[in-house]
Amino acid sequence: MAPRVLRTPSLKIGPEVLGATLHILDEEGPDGLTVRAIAKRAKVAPMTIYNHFNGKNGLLEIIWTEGFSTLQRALSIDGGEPAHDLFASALAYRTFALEHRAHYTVMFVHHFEGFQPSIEATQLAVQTFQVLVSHIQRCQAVGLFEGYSATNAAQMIWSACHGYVSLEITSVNFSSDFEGTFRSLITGLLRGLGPSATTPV
Amino acid sequence: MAPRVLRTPSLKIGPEVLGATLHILDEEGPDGLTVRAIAKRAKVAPMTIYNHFNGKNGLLEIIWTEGFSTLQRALSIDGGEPAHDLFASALAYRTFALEHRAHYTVMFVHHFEGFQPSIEATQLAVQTFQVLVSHIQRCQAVGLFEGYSATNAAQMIWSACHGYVSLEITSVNFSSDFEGTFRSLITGLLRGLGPSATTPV
DNA sequence: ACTACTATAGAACATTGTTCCACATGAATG
DNA sequence: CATTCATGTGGAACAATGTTCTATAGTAGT
Repeated sequence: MAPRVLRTPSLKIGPEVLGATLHILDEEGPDGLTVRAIAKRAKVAPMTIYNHFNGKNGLLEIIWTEGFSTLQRALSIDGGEPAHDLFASALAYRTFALEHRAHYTVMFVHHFEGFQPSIEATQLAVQTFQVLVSHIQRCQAVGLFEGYSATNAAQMIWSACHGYVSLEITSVNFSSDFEGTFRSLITGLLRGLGPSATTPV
Repeated sequence: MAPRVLRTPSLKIGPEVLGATLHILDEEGPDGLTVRAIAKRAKVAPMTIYNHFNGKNGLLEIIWTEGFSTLQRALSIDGGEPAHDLFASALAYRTFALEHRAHYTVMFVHHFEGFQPSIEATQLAVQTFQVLVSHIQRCQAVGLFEGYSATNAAQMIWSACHGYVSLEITSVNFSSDFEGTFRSLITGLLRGLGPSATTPV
């Protein structure tokens, strides 16, 4: 006698599948992320991933979008002193990466074959970068980062954050104190880009 | 009548296959790098790649090793003033990446499924990092970078270089002047890490 | 209770890395 | 020069991948 086959209620499918995707990314890394593995983990038929999402790429796009939304919120710090907010944003960038490894992997670390974020998703990423630019502009309004275009300065700071964090997240960090060295990096860079004696934070 | 099948002379196979691999990486990116594509381009049977190298991973390992050897040489600048040499090394890092995109991709940018460099290959990478550490130590001997461990300082500088270059190489650079912004980044960072008024280069 | 969705299993296809095979080529040996 | 032997060749074959199609059957709304 054929065993009774239960269907997963439609409303639960979305969270179930997304959760499985993130779990697999966290536990097995990008290589373990196959459609069949996701389906199995979510207790769902592989086809469902094509019905509900747009296949594997659809899932990745959702994670990308979720990730940039969260990151954008995390970077939008407006507590008071511009230089302090900028520094806090840099720390928040690293915190986001460590707390959302799966998202960060999809957004920045791993290239998934055949996955290209849509135009809207790409614009969301650009918006996130603009948050950094705004921080710089607020700093410039109080005399910091003179002589640099805000975009160029933002690119520098982002490069430092991204470089450090992506090396840390892929276990290529020889430093003795991961967080301390990151703070030193950001502090040093901000000091070096600012006027002679500026010491943010 | 069967067409006469020509064999590639053994001695030419190595360079031919490696050249094809680099060409494909440059022109089609990592996704286009399939064993069959390499074989076709090198006018060689797919099997040859398993006889001469250790399959696709063997090829990648050769490129990795070649890459780190070249990079290590490029970073080993010992012209005179320590701070100047360190700055020149940072510029050389970027130049290496731009001039050897395929190598840099294998070394730092793209994760190839199933490829893990051997222990010796990994040690070569560590050696390369040590070149940076040596630069820092020479700088510290003349009073720069006080208060930082050489390893931590090297990690910071490498992070900045890697972050900027990997973003540039993947076309995620909003800066108006790619080289100029990179120079600003390094100059700024070195200034910020050094004593108050140090201006390398 | 009946009908319209839609989730399911399973087969199927192309592409991937990889292995196995029989055969033919080219270089070294006698 | 003739023979031998290592090795490059083409082709089939395997498992795993993303993806599509089909017929079936469970679920939800009327």
